[in-house]
Amino acid sequence: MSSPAKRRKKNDYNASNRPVRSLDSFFAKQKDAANGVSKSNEPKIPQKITQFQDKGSGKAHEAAMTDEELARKLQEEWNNEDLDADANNSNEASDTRETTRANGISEDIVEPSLDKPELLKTSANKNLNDNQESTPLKKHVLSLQSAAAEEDTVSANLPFDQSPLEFDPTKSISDLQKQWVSDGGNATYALLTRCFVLVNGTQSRIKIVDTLVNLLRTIIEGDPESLLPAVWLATNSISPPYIDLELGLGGSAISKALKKVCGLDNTGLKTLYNKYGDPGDVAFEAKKRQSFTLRKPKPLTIKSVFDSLIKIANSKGQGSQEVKQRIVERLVQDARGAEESRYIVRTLVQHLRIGAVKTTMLIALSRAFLLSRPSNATFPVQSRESLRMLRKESLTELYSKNEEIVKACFARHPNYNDLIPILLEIGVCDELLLRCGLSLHIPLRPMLGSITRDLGEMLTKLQGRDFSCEYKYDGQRAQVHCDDQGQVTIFSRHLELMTDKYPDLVALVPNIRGEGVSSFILEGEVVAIDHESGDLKTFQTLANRARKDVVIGSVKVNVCLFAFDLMYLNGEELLNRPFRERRELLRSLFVEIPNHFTWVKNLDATSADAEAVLEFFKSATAIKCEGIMVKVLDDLPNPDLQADVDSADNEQAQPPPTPQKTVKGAKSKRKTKSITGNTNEKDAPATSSRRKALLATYEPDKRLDSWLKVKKDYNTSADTLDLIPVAGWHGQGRKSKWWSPILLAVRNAETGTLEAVTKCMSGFTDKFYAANRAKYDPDNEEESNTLHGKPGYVEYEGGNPDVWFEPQEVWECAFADITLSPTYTAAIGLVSDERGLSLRFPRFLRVREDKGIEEASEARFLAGLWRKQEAREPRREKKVEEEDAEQEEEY
DNA sequence: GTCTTTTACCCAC
DNA sequence: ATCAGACGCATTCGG
DNA sequence: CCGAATGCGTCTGATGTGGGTAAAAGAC
Repeated sequence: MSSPAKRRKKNDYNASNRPVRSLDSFFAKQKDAANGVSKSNEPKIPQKITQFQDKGSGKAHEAAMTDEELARKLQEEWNNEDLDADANNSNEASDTRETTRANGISEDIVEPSLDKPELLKTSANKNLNDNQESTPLKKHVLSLQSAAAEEDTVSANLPFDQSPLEFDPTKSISDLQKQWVSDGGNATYALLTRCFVLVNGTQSRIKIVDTLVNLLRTIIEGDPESLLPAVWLATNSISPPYIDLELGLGGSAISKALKKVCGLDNTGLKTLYNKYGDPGDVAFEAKKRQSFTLRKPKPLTIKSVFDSLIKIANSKGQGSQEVKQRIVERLVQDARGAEESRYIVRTLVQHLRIGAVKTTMLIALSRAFLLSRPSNATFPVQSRESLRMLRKESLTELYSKNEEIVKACFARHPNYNDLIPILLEIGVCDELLLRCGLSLHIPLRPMLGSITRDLGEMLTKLQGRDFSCEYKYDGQRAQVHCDDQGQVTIFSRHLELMTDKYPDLVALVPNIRGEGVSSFILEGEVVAIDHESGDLKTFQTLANRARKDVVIGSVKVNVCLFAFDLMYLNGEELLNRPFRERRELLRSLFVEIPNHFTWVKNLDATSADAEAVLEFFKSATAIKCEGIMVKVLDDLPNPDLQADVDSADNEQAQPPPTPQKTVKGAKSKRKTKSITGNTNEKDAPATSSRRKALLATYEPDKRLDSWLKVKKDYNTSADTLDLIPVAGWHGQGRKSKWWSPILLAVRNAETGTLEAVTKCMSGFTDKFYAANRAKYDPDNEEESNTLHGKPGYVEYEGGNPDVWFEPQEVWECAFADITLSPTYTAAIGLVSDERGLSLRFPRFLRVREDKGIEEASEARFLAGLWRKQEAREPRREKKVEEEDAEQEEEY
């Protein structure tokens, strides 16, 4: 065994901005089974008896338990029940609980419009009555059987997965409440589930929003206290990222729970997971096949599920895994019906996959509060009818105004804990921005730059405006808050709290305040640096810093903060000031501390300065920056006046001054076409006349063309590698029908082997995936192009791919950097004896039809690229050392 | 029991 | 970080 | 003049690399 395979993932943000975690560990135990190591009598008897209608997937032996075993099992279960009751601080007696809950069940699950609610209800009640007098064990058995019977009936007659009820828009909210909020007054998890099902079943964004609005309205009017947990659950986040509340739960806990609760064995689990690529779907299938269960499910409410998550997040220390496991299993058991199981599991892995996350939720919130308010609130709401009366334009305008308010609040104060209570109190109004806006020590969501292929595209996007170019250092983005007391808080790009990671910066930051500066929020890039020489270090070096319990004395990787923006100063928001002004304040009121704090290197230019910009870009890459950021400096003086002037000139700034595009209804028929004929540039279409004006303001949480990210590897002229696909894995989620990711290798001419260099999942079209899956098809007897097991000539120890390809084609791939790898062996021995090389940000470009595998890139070539990359002198970025013959950028 | 190794999570890009 | 797909909207095109 | 086609912006989801860290599992 050599290098342990590492796994992780990250995604850009979802609602919480918390990237989605990898589920590779879903199969942690799989390997054991495959190797025959499985501790065969470990999982065994699930806590409930299961039967599978499907042959193959289930385990017959479990259904064949003897009565004795069953009794023992049940006793065990019974004991567990007590334990759990204690653990839950529940003082209800179990049987009482079950009684009340049972009523809840039929209420929740039965829809008025469905056929046999009454019948079900009575049958449930009858069973409960039967339970009344019995010995504990017997009573338990009976109750279990009753639950089983009920579940059986339910899944036979009222499956969640078939024709879930619509949120009928003609129904009043109070009708919906009756349907969805149980007698106890708490919104049920079934309500959420139903909403997820509806949302998941549509591709229409409009319908998704409508469904969410109905959900939110129901909760707002029926059970406002559940609104916050509901929003948390629906957006996969139990807290804002900067509050340390992690589930610490991944695929492995889920797969264990599924095995135990649903009686799946490794094979069944693996089969299902390979097929669906989503643990929730596995749970769904497993539950669907289960004809009955012994354990009485305890109906889930939004709050109870949320409380369970909190409990999971809060359990730490030795034995915590087991505690978490128990809660997870309990939740999975308590899920009634297949759909609820699916979404409970997806909730647990914090990956709902319903096509609605942050933005959609914010939109839905803004609309829900237009129509609904909690009973104790007094803000005005409108009726559906009054909205229907509105002209289309006015409605759009009303919607978009409210959306903008809510989005703006969340961008400045991304914390549902604060936003939701205020919304419940005052609804969506201008005051919301005051009550829930930018504050010190609360991060705002960063403004982002849109990626830009090359300088030509850059100039086009800039529409002729004056701009500033800045080095894009390869480090970590940091948002630094400092109050007048000198207390400092540092946030990462994804708003994680980084204060503890950078005690050196915390000590430094109060000292960068110049005359008259007390409190501020600024943004910059933290880069590893040699404090003596000022040489910039690589990103990999920075990543080596410890993260927790860092004390200043023990810091081994020194850093420098390169500031580039200022959003808040002495109690005043600067977001609406143009960039030139913010930058001026940043540069004049703060003091440089060489090699500790400074500003990003910059060059101001106009579209006439293409050459200087190119030089600047080159100088940036020469000191190992990723490229440059380009930012619009000024707002348009008076956008309205410009309107008529420049539609003739594509390069010119554009008219629409109003951020709300909706206002355009009036006369904006404008001179759409005009003289576009004169344009010879392909990328300046006639449509440019309706482009939005570039903003020089700081627009939190937006990715606009007023900030452009130009990186060296975006360009087609960057180095690429011609790699050979050698293996693949079953994809997850929407890619579950294909191989993804795919393992790529370089050729080693000396040894004749293929050395794995990276996995790749980006850059493939769905069409390509489909063709690829058909080409490498292990089930195709005649022409499968796959191998049984790893061929000896492939070097890869990082895991067990689901399929090995017969090497036969060459793919051209792009990447940002070459990294020294702990897992991959490509070019090992050529640059390092212990480590091979791999790629940062690999992506597929195209098939090299013209190349055979014997023409694929060689390990030696890769090593050569690595040396070239390392050869770029890390130079001081100011006070250039004199030896620079190579380039000369700014003065 | 204590120390070391491995795993599975978290986070940066 | 990366990229592709899907939707919605506005404008343009085809008949 | 209206429906279909097209272009653009926005949102969503699937998963790449390296490395740190807490807790579990293994070694003695």
